Amino acid sequence: MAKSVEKTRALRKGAWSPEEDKKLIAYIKRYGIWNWAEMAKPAGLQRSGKSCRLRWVNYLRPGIKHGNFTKEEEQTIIDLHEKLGNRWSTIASRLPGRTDNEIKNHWHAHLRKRFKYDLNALPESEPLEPSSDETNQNSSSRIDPTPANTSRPSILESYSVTSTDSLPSSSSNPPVEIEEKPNIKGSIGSLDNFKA
DNA sequence: AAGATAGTCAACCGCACACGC
DNA sequence: TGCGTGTGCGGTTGACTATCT
Repeated sequence: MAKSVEKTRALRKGAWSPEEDKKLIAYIKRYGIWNWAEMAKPAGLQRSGKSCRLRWVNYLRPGIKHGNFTKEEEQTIIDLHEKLGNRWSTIASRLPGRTDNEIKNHWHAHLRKRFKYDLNALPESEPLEPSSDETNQNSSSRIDPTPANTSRPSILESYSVTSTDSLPSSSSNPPVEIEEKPNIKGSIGSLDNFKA
């Protein structure tokens, strides 16, 4: 379905413009999140649903922190990575305001090096615990029946559905008025704390 | 000052899971 | 129960910036 929708349009790729951000924010604030694949069009965006979702989750969502990680956050990441491996979304759920993508990037850019360095400093009897990093990577993370994996907490769970939300002065009405959908997989949001 | 290299981060891709029919 | 579709996750890529030579 959505696939056909996306296929029939020439979809934009690459970096998001401020205008696109505004459109997505305005649309979600007004109508909530009901179907990523279908939302892009009425929102006036020539983007795939995935792209919209990613942009929202990683950048536009209220409460996202950007910028430097604190020592505490870094320590939390290191600790959790030691325990959980590359379960970035699970790690992110323990760090309010941080996204899995940001944590993943930070790990690869900063912490992994440091971590490796530290481990190299350990005596040889100390195993590197590759299971959490390398060996789990491809094979097990999705099959792993640990609670951390089975729960799959939704990032958007914290939002409640109030599609009656409206923009104070919505300058970008969608071309199609969407009728309220019953909650889709618990996503959507009142966006009460939304400050755009 | 200019080019080369390294580092960072936003975004894309492919896959697997959850869910509805 | 099986299938189709939407969503979410982790890995990877590519553009941009900073630093070095």
